[in-house]
Amino acid sequence: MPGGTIGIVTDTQATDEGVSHYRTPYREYAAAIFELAEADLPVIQARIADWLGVSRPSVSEMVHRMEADGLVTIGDEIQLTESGRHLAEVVVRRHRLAERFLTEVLGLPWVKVHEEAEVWEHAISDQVEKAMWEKLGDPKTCPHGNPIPGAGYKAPAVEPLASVVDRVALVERISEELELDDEIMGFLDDNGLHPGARVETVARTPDGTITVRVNETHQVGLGPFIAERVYVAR
Amino acid sequence: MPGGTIGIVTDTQATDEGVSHYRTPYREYAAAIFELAEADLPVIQARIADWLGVSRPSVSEMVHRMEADGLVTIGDEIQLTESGRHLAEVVVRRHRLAERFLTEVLGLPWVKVHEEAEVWEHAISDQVEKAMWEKLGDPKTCPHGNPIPGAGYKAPAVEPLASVVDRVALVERISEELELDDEIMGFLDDNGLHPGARVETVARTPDGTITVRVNETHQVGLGPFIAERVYVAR
DNA sequence: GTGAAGTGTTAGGAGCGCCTAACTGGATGA
DNA sequence: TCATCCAGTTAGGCGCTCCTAACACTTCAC
Repeated sequence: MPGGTIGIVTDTQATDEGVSHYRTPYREYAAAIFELAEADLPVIQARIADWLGVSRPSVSEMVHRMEADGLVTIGDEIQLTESGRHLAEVVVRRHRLAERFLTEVLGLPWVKVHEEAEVWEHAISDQVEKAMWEKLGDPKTCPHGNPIPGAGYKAPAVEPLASVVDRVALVERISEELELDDEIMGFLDDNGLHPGARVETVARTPDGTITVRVNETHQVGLGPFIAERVYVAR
Repeated sequence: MPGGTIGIVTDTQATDEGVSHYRTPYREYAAAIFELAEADLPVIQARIADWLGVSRPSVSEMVHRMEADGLVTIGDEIQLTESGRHLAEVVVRRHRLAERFLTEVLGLPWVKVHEEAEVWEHAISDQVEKAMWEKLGDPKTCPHGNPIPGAGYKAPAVEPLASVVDRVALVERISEELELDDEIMGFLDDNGLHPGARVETVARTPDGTITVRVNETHQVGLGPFIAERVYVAR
């Protein structure tokens, strides 16, 4: 009597913004496309497959279904339509809002919240989003420094730490691509490399490894993979 | 790269207590069986089907799969095994904890949180559960008065409001079966019928309808369906 | 005792999201 | 030029959860 339909997926997301009827995988794909574009990576099927960890045929099938449903257009690159973009922004907004909520209200470490937010982004309803928004007092970015869509935050121009030369710079954001790697995030945390940290490059080797001085306290080496994915204000 | 497998269902629940590998439907069925028993209803397939809003063949198939996986035994009644009970308690605990969190921390109305919690119960991880527990300061019941499994709350003996005669009684809890009905919950809220309210039966008709005086302020009639599902301390 | 109601099962099937294997076709580079 | 690599597609298939239709069995009421 209390239940209603179980529904493998539909029940998994709460009602919201005329967006509730989209199944979880659609939401994940939309968010992936949004984030690839945001990260300035080519928005092609192969990249989506990598990003989501699924096979290329799965992506092919899914983006064609999404095209039929008016969420994307398929050309040289995959592009979100207006409704696709709306869906993606809802999902990404709730993801980043959840991250902030989890750190600020529930006290979870900022390096761990990404994984939790992967689930929360689908569990948050309109009502809950509104309540979180109020509780947090209009947050502008997630704990990794990525702007919350719809918060009206104008992110400063940034460049990867890898290309900074001879100046002190402020860490603006940590790329989404690093967030899921516990070891990397632990390393960044241990070394004070979070948004707001002051960094200065003090050395670089030919293979792209750099040594940075953090918060005027200590020096640490960063490989190119990380150095390319930590952004500082230009 | 950041994603990992999407997974229709598995990703939908966070890692936790050696229980994360159970799919959402298993969790729903386990919780349903737990709640039926708690509500003193016969734990048979037909009741599970009603409770969850699915067909009887679906229930038959599923409980046999759960039996094969060691979660239940099938006899005259369906019974949870030890691991089935553990799973059910985790889910129900998180559901009720979420309800309390949603009302106390996020300020949602108590009559609305049940539906949200249906989703949250699958989104809450070990870590988050622990954090909520601390934030709430060891809550004992959900906002509807149902005990949170594992909180060590010894619920007082109760009886349905329907059978109270000639005395003032304190509302202890609102049955799960009423929680999903917005109209009924709105009605209860409007009339001050929440846990802790003082009620006295002032009249009853042969068809089971009763009239109660609430908090010494006003009188209101309750049909048998509701009167049987609002419990007061005996 | 017989019909009605309720319970559980079997059979067959649908939708969804995923997979591998095998292909086509374009771009790159020796 | 030809091989190699990468991207995308097609074909076929799997697992999960749900469904309806039909049937068997029990219980209950009259």
